[in-house]
Amino acid sequence: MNNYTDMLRDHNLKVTPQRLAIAQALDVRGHMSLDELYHVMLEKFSSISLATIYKNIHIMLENTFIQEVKLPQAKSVYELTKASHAHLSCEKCGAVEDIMLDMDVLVKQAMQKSSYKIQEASLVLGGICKNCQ
Amino acid sequence: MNNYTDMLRDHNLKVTPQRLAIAQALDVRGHMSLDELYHVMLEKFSSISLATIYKNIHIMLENTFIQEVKLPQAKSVYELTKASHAHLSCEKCGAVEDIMLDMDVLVKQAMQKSSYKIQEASLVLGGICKNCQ
DNA sequence: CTTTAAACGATAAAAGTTATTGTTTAAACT
DNA sequence: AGTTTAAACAATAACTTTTATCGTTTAAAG
Repeated sequence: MNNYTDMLRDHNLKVTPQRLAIAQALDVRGHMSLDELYHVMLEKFSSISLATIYKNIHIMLENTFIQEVKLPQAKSVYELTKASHAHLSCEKCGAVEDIMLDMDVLVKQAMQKSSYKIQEASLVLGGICKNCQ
Repeated sequence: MNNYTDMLRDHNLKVTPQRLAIAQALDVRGHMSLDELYHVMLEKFSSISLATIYKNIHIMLENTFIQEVKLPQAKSVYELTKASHAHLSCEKCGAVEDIMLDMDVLVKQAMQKSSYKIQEASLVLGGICKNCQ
C-alpha cells in the first residue's frame, strides 16, 4: 500500500492502477494538460480509453483530489491539490510553476471594496521563464 | 460615426453592424460568455450565424479589442479591453465584476522569487456577491 | 471465495469550434 | 455618386472536444 493509495482513499476514490498512475504522473510532473496526461498514460496502459482520462479528471476534481488551473493563453492543466498558491506560466515554452505568494492583503482589500464574500483566489502570472529569456 | 466605430477602427477592425452590436453589448453588460453574446445578438440580427460570433470573438481577441476572462468554475467571459484589473466572480449567480487592485507588489515579489519576467497578471476572486449572501 | 457497485475499454452521441463556399458589404479609389 | 476589391457575412460541412452508453472487468466489502 503506497502513498498514492492512501491519498486516493482519503478523497473517497476507489484505487485502481489507472488512478495510481494518474496520481504519480501529476505528482512527478507537477502540471499536465488532459492530452499530455493521456499520452503519458498510454505508455503504461497501451489500451487505456480517453474516456477513462476524462472521467477520472472529472471525479478527481469533484473530490478535490486534483485542481484545474485555467491558463490565459493555453489549455488548462491539472495538479494534485495542495496548499493555496499562485502560478507562473511561461508564454514561450508553456511551462507552469507553483509559487507561494501571500494574497491575503489583496483579498481583504477586495472584500472591503466589493462586499463580496471571497472564498478562493486564482492568480496566474504570465511571462517568460528563466530558460526562455 | 459613433463611439464604437472609432474604437473598432483603432484596433484595425472593419466596422460592420454586427461588430458595433458586439461592442455595444459588451460595453453595456460588461462581461458576456460566447453563447450569451450569441443570444443577445440574435435579437438584433435574427439570422446571424454562430460562426460570425466565433470569428469576431477570435479576431477581436487577436487585435486586443476584447479580452477573455477564464473563470475557475464557469465558461469564459469576454470584456472590452481596459486598464488592467482583477475580477470578482459570484459562484452562486455567476455575476462577474471588475475590481481595481494593485498587484504590483505581488508581481515584484514573484519576479524576485522566480526570476520569471512577468508580463501580465490574471487574478480572479471567487466568492458570493452581496445579492446572493 | 462471493457479491456488488464502481471503474474500465470501446464506441456512439452530443457539444463546441473551425473551415469552406457563395454572397454581401465596407471602404478605398476613382 | 459609381466601381472595385478584400473582408465580412450566413449557411453549413468538417473537425475537435467532451460526455453518454453499454457490455465486461475489477476493487473491496462481506
